Amino acid sequence: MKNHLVAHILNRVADYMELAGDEFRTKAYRRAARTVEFLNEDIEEVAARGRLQELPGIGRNIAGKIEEILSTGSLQLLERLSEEYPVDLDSLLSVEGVGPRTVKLLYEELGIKTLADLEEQARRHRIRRLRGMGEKREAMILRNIELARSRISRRPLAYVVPLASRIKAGLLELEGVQRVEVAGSIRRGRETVGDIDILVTATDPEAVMDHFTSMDEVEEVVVRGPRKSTVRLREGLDCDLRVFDDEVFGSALLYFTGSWEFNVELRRRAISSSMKLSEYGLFRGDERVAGRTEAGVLEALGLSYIEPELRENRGEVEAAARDELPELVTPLDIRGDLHMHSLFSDGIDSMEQMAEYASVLGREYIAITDHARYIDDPDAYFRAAERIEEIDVLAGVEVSILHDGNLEVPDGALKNFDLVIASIHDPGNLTERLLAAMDHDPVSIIGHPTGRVLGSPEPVVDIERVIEGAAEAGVALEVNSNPLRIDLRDTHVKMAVDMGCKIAINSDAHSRGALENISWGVITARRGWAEAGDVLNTMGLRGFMKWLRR
DNA sequence: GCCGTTTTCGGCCCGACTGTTTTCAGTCG
Repeated sequence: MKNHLVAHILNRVADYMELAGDEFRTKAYRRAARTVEFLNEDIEEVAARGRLQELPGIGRNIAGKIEEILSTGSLQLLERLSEEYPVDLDSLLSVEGVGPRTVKLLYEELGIKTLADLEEQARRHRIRRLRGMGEKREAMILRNIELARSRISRRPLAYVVPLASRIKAGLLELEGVQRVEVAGSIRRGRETVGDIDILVTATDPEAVMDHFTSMDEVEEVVVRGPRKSTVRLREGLDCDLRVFDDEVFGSALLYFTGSWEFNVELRRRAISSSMKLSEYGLFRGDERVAGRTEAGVLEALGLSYIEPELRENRGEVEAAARDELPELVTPLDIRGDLHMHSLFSDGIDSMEQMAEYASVLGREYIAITDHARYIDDPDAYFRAAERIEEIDVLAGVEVSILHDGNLEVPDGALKNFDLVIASIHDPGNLTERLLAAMDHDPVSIIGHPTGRVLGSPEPVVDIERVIEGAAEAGVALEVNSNPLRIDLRDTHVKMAVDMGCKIAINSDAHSRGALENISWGVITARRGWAEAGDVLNTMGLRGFMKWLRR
């Protein structure tokens, strides 16, 4: 599967086009790159069928480029461009305030190719002499080089949400503040977050800005205007705040929730019906036809309401136009939690404590699934599960998949457990091992299927084959809700849903508190277009037991 | 470079803020 390579090369071409100032070719290549990146099939197969030009944003020219990449592994155009501008684009562009036009200027005037070159020339005060530059920009570049070097780019959603909520709560306490909403990728539920976007309506914007720029959490004020400010937080990420009037809050929220590509698509739609969409509303001529609510704006564009988690321009706008959006699974649909650990293995709470808190969270039943190798006295394990009264408890097990595709415990012994989750806990040959595990009769769920951990290199798995195999074997794939796993991820959930493969949204909790993590899995499933019917643990216990025994 | 029931040519999302300008380009979201 070369989709990633193709997308990477097309994106790189776009970088150079942007540097050269060719705004529209830049857009064309970016769009094509995106199409390939999010394509739910192998680009090589599409090419083999001669169907490249049917993909959105790919015409005769780029189709040819893609074929060249597929057959040679590289692209002559890109080699030419990178010889023309032999600069370390990634590093230079990562400096806040330095864009492609500045990179071009820096290279042509001062021969700057790397971050180190940039730093040296800035220290020698050569930057300030360039056209359009000055002392302030030079100083800013110097400051932001440091930042670019130390910058952790994106953080797990679960780490950022509490911080955003704290800021929101502080704003809500201010007098004259009417509404506060966290927008951006947090509201869309993306697995990682780059910055925090907050929208406010208030009678006194100035007072809001005063508070915002002087909060305890603020390290530095980056930008401060009357209606828009940006601060750098002590935690190392930026937070944007915008103030709007109440009557345009819907269009503003829509706009600042994004994604960028989603917004472009909406504006395109507005234009095609002779309207104009901005954060200040949907206009026909000078008349504002909508803006107070998101639903109102979408309706005026001929679209049904699109949940924030879906707003990625991956087909949801077209589906909304046809009124064919899925009815997404919600946290309230979750009735059981099928993957958690207790003191019997590496959990830190007892079965009773886990059960008790699960019950507090409203679960109707749970499966305790301690690691097989820890359970040396199965009878004691079963008895402990049976003793619990306040909630139905299944005595399950999580069993590791070995390198030869066998399980660490013989099938015969697994048959005694109510539920068997098979998972991989060490690298190597993942696809074949997963497919082999599904053939073992007692296995009902594959746990954290790709084994990825956010921030570490992505393991190599042929996810399409895995999902296909699971659908065929009648085995469910887990959406592991551990905020550092989120595995399956959103696009994989979509693939599973499309292929009729059941998913199970589980906490994989190793402590009581971690049972709450299931909400991150629900968000991920929603981003994957999952309805309640696609999710195993939205069934009641009797329905679930029936599914197990089928 | 792509795309089309308003176009096969002429469009391509739009606004806030900053710094360096003396009317605007660049960057960001």
